[in-house]
Amino acid sequence: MFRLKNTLTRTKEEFKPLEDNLVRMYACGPTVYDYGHIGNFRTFVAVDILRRYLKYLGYRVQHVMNITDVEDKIIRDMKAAGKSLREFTEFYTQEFLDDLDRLNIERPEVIPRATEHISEMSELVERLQEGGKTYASDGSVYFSISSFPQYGRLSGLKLEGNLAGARVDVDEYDKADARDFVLWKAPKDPDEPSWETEFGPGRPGWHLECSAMSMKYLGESFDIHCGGVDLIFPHHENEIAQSEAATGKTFVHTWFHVEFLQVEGERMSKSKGNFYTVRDLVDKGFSPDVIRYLLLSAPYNTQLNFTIDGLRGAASSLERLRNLRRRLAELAAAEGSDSSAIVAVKNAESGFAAGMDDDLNTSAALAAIFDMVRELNTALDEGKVLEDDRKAALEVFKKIDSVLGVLGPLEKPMLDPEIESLIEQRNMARRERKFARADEIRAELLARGIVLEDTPQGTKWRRK
RNA sequence: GGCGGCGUAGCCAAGUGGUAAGGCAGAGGUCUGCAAAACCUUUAUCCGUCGGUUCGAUUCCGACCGCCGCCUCCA
Repeated sequence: MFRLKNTLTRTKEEFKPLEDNLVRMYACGPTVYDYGHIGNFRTFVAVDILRRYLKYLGYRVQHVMNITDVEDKIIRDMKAAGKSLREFTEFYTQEFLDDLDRLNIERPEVIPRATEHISEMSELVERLQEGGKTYASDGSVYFSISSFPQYGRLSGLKLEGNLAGARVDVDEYDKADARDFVLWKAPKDPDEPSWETEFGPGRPGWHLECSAMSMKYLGESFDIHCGGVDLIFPHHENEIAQSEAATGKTFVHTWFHVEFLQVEGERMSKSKGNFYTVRDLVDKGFSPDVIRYLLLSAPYNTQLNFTIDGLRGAASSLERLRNLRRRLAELAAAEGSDSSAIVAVKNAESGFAAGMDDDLNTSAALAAIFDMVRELNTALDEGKVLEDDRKAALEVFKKIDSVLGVLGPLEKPMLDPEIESLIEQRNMARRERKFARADEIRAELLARGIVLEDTPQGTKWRRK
């Protein structure tokens, strides 16, 4: 039984899709005005784990993630860059999608852009207008919180007294109530990107696009809405208000929020110099697999401390998993099965699922896998892994990696005549007990990133 | 000020009302010509501090200390 924490109820609930076997989920995507950073990708990796585990469980998944390609910071930076909106956002959109690919994050089924859904958004505003949930001021359209009594349920914030206080209205727009939020923004400058609508020229407020696009692609009620914890308020609170005020239906069943990460024990920020993009880390020599492993190694709902040491550790952990997988793949096993091996494999599979079933507890799931790693390595040392065990173990690796997505394809035994020849020379030297020469060859290969292992089955090599 | 979360070995971290998973790093060992890989042993008499409830608490309650987040754009 898959249990998932729902921010709305603050409890782990048994997950059941609204519609038989289909899970409809939405994830708040990036605002494309800069490269994504490692904190962003923690969220997207977590959402990816969720979607992959749903598929592991046999559900069909319809997953939508928006691209916010019109917004205040975008306008600010595109002007500074002297580029058109489209030109500016297309660049960072592409970079974002590339990072997704590098981190082996599956592409959502639909990746809609805000600027391509202006009509859906204006229709939603009209619907709210007809219901008397809005008011206009200075050419902008606002949502009236007083028309939605349930406001604040998701975040648990009591806004009545609070927001009326000091920190109100950073916005230059006039609002009737400090808690109200803008649906449609009138242009401040004539050269701002703007679209014509029934209620005048302007651009969408931030919250509007997610409501309009999620409902377009997933329906007025859907299963899971994902995002970072910082989006709980006000973004998701406002999405609920405008969506439910328009439809009268429950907008989302389960709200899934991913915790922030820290970097080297501190909040990540550009001023602290601990602000990493994926490309930064790749430049430091860490592969995207390793980054992904570290990001998913702690449960999504805890504040993970992301460190460079942690990346090194993640690299070692990952190598250990791959070593076992390769060892199994290369094994020429006798027919049959050995009980200790097969029990280890079965326990890993059930332990993995048990961990994941418990609100995607990846730490517990990984622990189950590492138990198997130890047991199978021992069994291999003792020659107790037979053909059926070998196949079952490789199958389990494949299954868990369909969720974790860190192991990559099984590397084929590589053939390289030059390396083979050097290994043969080294083995000849070893037979003649000319170890100095043998070690020289080994060091030479290591310098080229080739690691040698002398095993009872002969000398094996792999790339480091 | 309001609300929420966290504090477990050198590091990352799971977890439970009955006495501490897993990973990384370190040390010792087995194997090896030496390595590598792998395995074994070892590293928290104790889970921020102080009280309380309980036969028993790291796990529940309270206070305190420290850290983080939200309350404003933010993954």
